[in-house]
Amino acid sequence: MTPDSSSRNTKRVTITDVARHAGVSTAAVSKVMRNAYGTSPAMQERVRTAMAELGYRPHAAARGMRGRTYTIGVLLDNVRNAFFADVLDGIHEELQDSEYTVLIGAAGFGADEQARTIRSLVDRQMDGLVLIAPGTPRAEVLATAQATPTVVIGHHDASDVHDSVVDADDVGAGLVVDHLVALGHRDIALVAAAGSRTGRWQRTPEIALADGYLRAMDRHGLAGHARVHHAAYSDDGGHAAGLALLSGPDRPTAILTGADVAALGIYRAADELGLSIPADVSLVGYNNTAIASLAPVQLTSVDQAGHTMGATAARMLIERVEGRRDRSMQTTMTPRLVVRRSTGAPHVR
Amino acid sequence: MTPDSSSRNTKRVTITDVARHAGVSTAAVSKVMRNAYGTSPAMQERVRTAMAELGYRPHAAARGMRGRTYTIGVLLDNVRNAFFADVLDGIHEELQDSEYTVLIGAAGFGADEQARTIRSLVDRQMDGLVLIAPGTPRAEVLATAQATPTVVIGHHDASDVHDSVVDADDVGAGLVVDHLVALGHRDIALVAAAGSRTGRWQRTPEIALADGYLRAMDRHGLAGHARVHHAAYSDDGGHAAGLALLSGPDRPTAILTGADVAALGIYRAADELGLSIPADVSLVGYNNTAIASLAPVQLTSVDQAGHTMGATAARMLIERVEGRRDRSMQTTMTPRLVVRRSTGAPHVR
DNA sequence: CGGAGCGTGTAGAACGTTCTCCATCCGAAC
DNA sequence: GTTCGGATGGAGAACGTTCTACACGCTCCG
Repeated sequence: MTPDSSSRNTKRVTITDVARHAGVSTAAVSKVMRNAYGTSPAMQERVRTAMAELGYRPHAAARGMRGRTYTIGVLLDNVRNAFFADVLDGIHEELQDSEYTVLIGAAGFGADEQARTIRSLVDRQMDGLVLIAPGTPRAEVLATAQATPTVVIGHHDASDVHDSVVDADDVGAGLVVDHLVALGHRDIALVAAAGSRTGRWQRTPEIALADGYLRAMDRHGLAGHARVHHAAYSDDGGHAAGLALLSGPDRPTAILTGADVAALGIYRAADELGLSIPADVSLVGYNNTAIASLAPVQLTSVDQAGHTMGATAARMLIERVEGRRDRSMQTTMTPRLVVRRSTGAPHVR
Repeated sequence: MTPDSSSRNTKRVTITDVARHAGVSTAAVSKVMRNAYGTSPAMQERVRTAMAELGYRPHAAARGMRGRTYTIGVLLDNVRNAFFADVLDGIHEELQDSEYTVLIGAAGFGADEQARTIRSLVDRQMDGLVLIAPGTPRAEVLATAQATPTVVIGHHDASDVHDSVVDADDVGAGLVVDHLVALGHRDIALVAAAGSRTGRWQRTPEIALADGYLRAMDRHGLAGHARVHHAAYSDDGGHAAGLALLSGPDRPTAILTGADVAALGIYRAADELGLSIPADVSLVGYNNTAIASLAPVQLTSVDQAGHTMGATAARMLIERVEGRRDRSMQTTMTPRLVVRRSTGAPHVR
């Protein structure tokens, strides 16, 4: 009797209502919406005003049953990595004036969790997917891409079934090593993600990075000084790596990391050990996120143009979704070194 | 003729396939899935194995046409605010083992954009919505909540149509003022968001914060020293506010802000003006995000328990979605002050 | 022995779109 | 004045679920 929660029954305006109001068939309304062939300007006009007058909004689920949902799904592992925010901004900007909506699935670092999230996105009939450095096995991503247009950001492994947008991580690592060597460093360590070999990805960002690092060290005749330490790209991951590297007897004079977040964890570790940056240790991040430029931080980092990567990925994806391109493509961005106050000449011991 | 993109036709396993495989009707399968009344254990068993054998996954769009989509939509203005990440973590954790999926709509700061995003979420048949400090007019939120279960985080305005989770921002402001006064400060400024009065929200977080600040200043007999400066909760917003406040002749000895992000902007401004923190100016953030505790930052901040807020919101929302509660409720969390190195006794000039 | 009542399962109509035909109209060409 | 063909609009069948209504068989009770 009371007007309780059963009052959640505000009937939606449907295509049928619009059709009736405009005095045409539902098929006609549908055609106008999708601006398909076979509609006169006069009818379009009538239908459009009817839609406006009734405040019609298409029902995405119903659309999903037959056609598109006009929704793009983005998978990322964690929201805290500011680099992803840059990528997202790029995606949003590109899709701003289109009729597509972006929905984000934040999955965490676990491969299972990520796989579940990808499946969720597919089940919800996303028209296209952007996967940012997915941790799921490659086979699974390929299977998904088979059914839904997909752009993979980060992994260098190309495929004829999905598009890719990557940063030339190996080049980036080279830039950093060159910079540090020029400052006089020889003992340069790399802290990078472990990179799940199990997933059968041959060239994840961290593998490319390590590769570039090792090649650069070699080029400078410092192959003997090279060492790679694995850590998760998070504050805690960096902290643990920092403690391990900096508390040993042969501590490096410079550390290069694969992510700014991790660099900040190392910063914290250094602080706890009474070491100051860059006096005792030089530190270089990757991604050039907003935190890197923050006043108290001033982290030397490698800029990856996350914004552009996101925008590019979105553009590529829409081309595929709308069937304007039928073969896969890869885009590689060139990184740039941004020198700030966290690097300097090594202390003479 | 070539196996091109038309090979995107991997037929989905549908409920009909499962039904046939198990030798029952589709209605039966549907019942088992929703574990509705009227299914024998024997049949459940058969259906479940059939689903497993065929690798069946329900089609969310189809579900959305009649029943639920098992999807929760979260609206936030920007991904960069680490406080939101905490909230998201809480939501995720709470929903971890349920069959609900969380999808995030990142809308930006504009009211229009946010309204559009909310509509997108509704059109995609989300079962429930979590709106984090929405900038859309209150009326619009109420209308949405009328049709879809909704939890609003942040705004103190209660409503009988949606649930709320808030932080006692006024209390938090009081804690900070008390702390600063105890250190010897008298000239304490507040930097907070403008708070769109147009939206008809009576008590946004920033209004509550300003309120608590003014009352606390008054309590200490410092009403004459109180001043509120408006700024967007972003790095740039804080930077601008910082420059304005700190370059004037009567610069405050302490600044309290409504968000850590903004505090970091002020930090940058101070740095540019050659002022050091806390020697020249004490600085206090709000949210106690991960950045606040970062080694080079060490920002005194107010902890808002974002994680708990998120988890609580999710729990409340699911109760509503599943119809286990039919009246609205509000939850208020008590903030806690976390003192770090960005506050100290004022310099005697 | 004739229901009533319960437990179990099914038929089939929604739900709001898209999209493939098909019907009609109109003008031009023969 | 017939035929052809293009342009325009509509009928109606999908799409994969949910859920109401009902059918069937059993047991229990009077």
